[in-house]
Formats: sequence, C-alpha cells, structure tokens
Amino acid sequence: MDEKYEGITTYKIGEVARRASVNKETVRYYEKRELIPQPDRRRSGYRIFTQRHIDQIKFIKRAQELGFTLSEIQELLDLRMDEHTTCTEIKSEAQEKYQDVVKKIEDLQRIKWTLLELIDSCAGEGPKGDCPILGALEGETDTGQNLR
Amino acid sequence: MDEKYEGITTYKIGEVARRASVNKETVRYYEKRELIPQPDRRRSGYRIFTQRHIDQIKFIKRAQELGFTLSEIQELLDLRMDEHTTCTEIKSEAQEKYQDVVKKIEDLQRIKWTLLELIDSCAGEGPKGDCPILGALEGETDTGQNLR
DNA sequence: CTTGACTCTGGGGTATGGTACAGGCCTTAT
DNA sequence: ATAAGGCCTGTACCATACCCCAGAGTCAAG
Repeated sequence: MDEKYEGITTYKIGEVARRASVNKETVRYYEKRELIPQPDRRRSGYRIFTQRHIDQIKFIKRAQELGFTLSEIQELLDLRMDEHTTCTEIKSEAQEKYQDVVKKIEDLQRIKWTLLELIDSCAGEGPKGDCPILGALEGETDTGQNLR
Repeated sequence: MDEKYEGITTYKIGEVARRASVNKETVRYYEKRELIPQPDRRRSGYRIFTQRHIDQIKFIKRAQELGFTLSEIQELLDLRMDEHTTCTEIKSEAQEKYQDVVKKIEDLQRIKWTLLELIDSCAGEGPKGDCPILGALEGETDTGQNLR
C-alpha cells in the first residue's frame, strides 16, 4: 500500500508489479502500448497508480492465458471502455478467437499425424542412410508426399 | 538453368530461390545461418549454387511445415551430415518434436474449452455491463476461476 | 557496347512480448 | 543527514524468421 491521494489508495510501480505479478518493465511497457490508462505523475515524475491499474493488468494477463494477443486485448479493452458496447460484440470477439484456436489445433493435429507416420515408419535401427524420416524430408518417399 | 561448372549444372541465387519457392533473401539468410553449405563464388562474388542447395532448402521447408524451428532443423541437418548418425537418433528428434506438438495441442484444448464456456455463458444480448465474458476476465465470476 | 536485369554487401525494419541496463534523481527510514 | 533502495528515461537487446533498400558492380543478349 502507498499514500492516499485525493482519498484513494495509490501505488508506485514496484507495488503494482508485485500485486499484479508482473515485471516493473512490463507495467511501463503496457503503459507505452496504452493497455493501461496513463497514470498521473508526482512532481518528481513518479507514476501514481490505483487499484484500477492493477486490475487492468490482471485482466490483460487472464486474456493472454486465453490466447489473446496484446493487440486483441487492446480491442477488448476498447470495447469494455465504450459505453455503447453490447454483449454481442464481446461475444463475437471471443468467438473469433475460438475459431483461431480451433484452426491452430487442426493444423497441429495434421502435423502430429504426419510426425507419427514418420516415426512409425522408422524401425529406429541401422544407419541413417536408410532412415525413412530423412527420406521423407528429402522428398523421396511416399510419406514425403504427405508434406505437400 | 545456368552454366556448367566442372561438369555440373550450377545456379545463381534467383534461380535457386525460384526453384525452391523462397525469397532470395531467405537463401542468403540460410547461408548466413549455415543451414546450407557455403556456396562457391565466382570472381565477381556471385554465389555458385548446385542442385544440392536447392534440395536442402526444400528439406528445410518441409521440416518447417512439421513445426521444426530453424535451430532444430540445423540439428537435424548436422545429424544427417554425420556419418555415425543412426536412425535411432533421427527418430528420437522426431519423437521429441511429436511430444512438443502434443503438448501444444493440449494447451490449446484447454484454452478452447475455457473460451467455449465463456461463450456459452454469454447470452449475447444486452449491454456489456452484464457480460459474463468481461466478468470472467475481470476475475469476478466462477468462470473466471478457471483461468487460474 | 549498351542496356536492362541480375547480384553483391551492409544495414535497417517487421511483428511479438517483453527484459536489461546505465546514469541520474527521489524517497524513506534510521 | 545519510545511505539504501526505488524510481526515472532512453536505449539496447533476446528470440524467431525473415523482408526491403540503396548503391555499386556484373552479366548476357542484341
């Protein structure tokens, strides 16, 4: 906790970082990217943060865990700020992200199966000259065709 | 095609890039990263490439499609170069990559389910004030607990 | 021999999400 | 009053995988 400022509790950057479990540099970085409101400053230049800033950083962190990029989070925050934003808009962002995630999973599944095929095709013995995995990567074998 | 050089067909960078479907800059980049053998040079400084270079760039591209990073591909290439490499070693690299992919998929699955829960919890109507998605990101609701 | 297309090097920039100083000022506790 | 620690700015750097540009030299066809 820090001093009071017009009646509300304020924090310096170190305390904000600690409470939000991020690096101090990250707080400054978020400020520069306008992901958090520009904090007021003391005459000395020290930033004056409030609980609002801490909460917003936590919001950002939770959204990141859901795979949102900082740019997407910025949109989300803008929506949250806007009085006219409806639930539908927020939901739509989440749905878009959901589609992204589904697509990424599909891509990875394909990669997974190809790797599995390669691994299964390889007895795992003998010199590398006969290795079907290298063969496939070299584009020589049937399995290699799956890569294109 | 280009000129002959000690009996073998050689290529200039543009032709290599075209045949391997990459940018010329990418070819130079791979050379700098030692992902392809250092090409000989003409007296003028022009690089002299062979089919070997083209094939190796294609190898790199196929490995990339399987989710290998350039650093991992470098290892793979080193293994391929080494006379003593066994099939087992190659297979082991592939298996490691497979585990990475499986883990990434699991992470994304968790994200996917959380997003789905959030989306389902939101009726998609009314003002944003009641939006359970924002609520969860703000860390207020039950659903929000899933994020930690 | 000219001209247009190609190549060379070096350096800078892109996007992503930060981290790490350095050098100097400020605050706070003793 | 002083020292330790915190804060400030600006810059640079990490990894990843490239792309782009300028200015100069080279090559090949006509």
